[in-house]
Amino acid sequence: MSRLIGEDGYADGKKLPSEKELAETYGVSRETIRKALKHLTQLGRVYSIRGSGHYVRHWVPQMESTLNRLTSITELIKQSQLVEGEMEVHFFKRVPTKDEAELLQIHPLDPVFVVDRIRTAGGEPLIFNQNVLPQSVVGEDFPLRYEKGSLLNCLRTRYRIDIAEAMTEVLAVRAEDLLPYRLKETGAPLLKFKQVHYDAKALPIFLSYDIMRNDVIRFFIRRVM
Amino acid sequence: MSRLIGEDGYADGKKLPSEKELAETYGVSRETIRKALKHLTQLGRVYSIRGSGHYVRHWVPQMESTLNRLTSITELIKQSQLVEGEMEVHFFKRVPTKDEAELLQIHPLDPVFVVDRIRTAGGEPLIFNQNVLPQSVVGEDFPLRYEKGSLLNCLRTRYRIDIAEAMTEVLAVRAEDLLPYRLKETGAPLLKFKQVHYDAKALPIFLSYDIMRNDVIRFFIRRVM
DNA sequence: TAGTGGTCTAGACCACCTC
DNA sequence: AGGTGGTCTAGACCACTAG
Repeated sequence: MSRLIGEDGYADGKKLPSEKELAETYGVSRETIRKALKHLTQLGRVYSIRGSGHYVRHWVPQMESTLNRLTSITELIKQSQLVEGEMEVHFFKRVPTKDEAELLQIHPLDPVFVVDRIRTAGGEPLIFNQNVLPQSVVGEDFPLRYEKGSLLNCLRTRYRIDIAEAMTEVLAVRAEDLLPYRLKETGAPLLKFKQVHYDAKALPIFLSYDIMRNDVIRFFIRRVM
Repeated sequence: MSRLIGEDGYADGKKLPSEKELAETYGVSRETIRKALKHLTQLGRVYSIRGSGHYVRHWVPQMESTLNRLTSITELIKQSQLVEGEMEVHFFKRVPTKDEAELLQIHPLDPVFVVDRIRTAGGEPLIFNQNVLPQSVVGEDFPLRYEKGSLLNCLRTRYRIDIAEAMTEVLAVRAEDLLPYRLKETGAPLLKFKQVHYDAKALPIFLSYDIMRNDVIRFFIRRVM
């Protein structure tokens, strides 16, 4: 297994045993250990110095939402031990905008389903979320097959579509962005995400807009050279 | 070399030769090819399907600023073929805030240097940038050693400090954020970044706040499962 | 100089896709 | 059934760090 290591005892900022030692300890080859260490490095939990060794990072903001990995809103809220909910769900069908048709790689006249909703945590409005799904992907009966909660779950269980990655644009909220009153009345600072979600074959599946309260959720990105 | 492949002929959405074939073509081992392919996958240029093959992604927004990698503002502006400049540079020394001392892992009474500046592209104000550097890192003579333009360059050439990564927080601009008039008068939508920069040993080197015009620069993140 | 991480190799086995 | 990617191995050489 390439995922043996979970930093059992080494929870401080200290030096790890050498790759050779680790390989012997876990009874695997050095290359396998190297893959595991590389994985931890990419997660930001470990760093290495050539000729010297591997070290556990002193501190990493693991909390909050790390944008490097794709996580659903549902998961995000559950992590913070709050009860997830939604209000004011709207449903309709329209033709995509030119921009949307391009991003979703569909014909400008192919209709799309739009789901508007306000997602809540502990009863508080948290995110205004809008999903745009091509009818060519989810079929005409999408309103019947759609279920509350995580859209990613719904796609996986009902359509056998696995979202593998997303291209996310981070945007400042503009005056012309239309906002539901329930979110506006909070007076909270807001951030907007525009995301195209892809499956394992790199085909665009759906588009989402999220306008999120930045007083409740914080967003981090780990950027490497 | 683990970086042989640059998609020579395969510029469309097509299937790549198998790992075995690639290995023979380039005269290297299969594991080496696999490392190169994994790298391309992580860059989002290629995806793989087990039992089937590797494929070139149809389209990737390589343009604009990809937040997955750490790039300096200087580079960003140069990429867009504009002339980089700066105006209203201010310099001062103060004690860090509690939050700053924590992030920089310094004593709350250790002074920090602060450099305020407005960075311009083609003469237009683009970014209000504030850097916070501990005196314990850059020394008392920092004002003398500091040079215009890229701080990352300055640190590398004058201090032999290489920034290896950053932890970036994306923030909505709040009413209480103080903004230079030159940026405010543009009326542009604004985004704020708060970044802690680390060296190869994962030690925090400096902190930066950037308030950027989101009508000119767009920000993307590739998020994987 | 000894020990470390970085890179590469040739070979093996398995699970999966495609035919 | 044959080809593919995913995983792992045992061994090698090099460049760098540290004492």
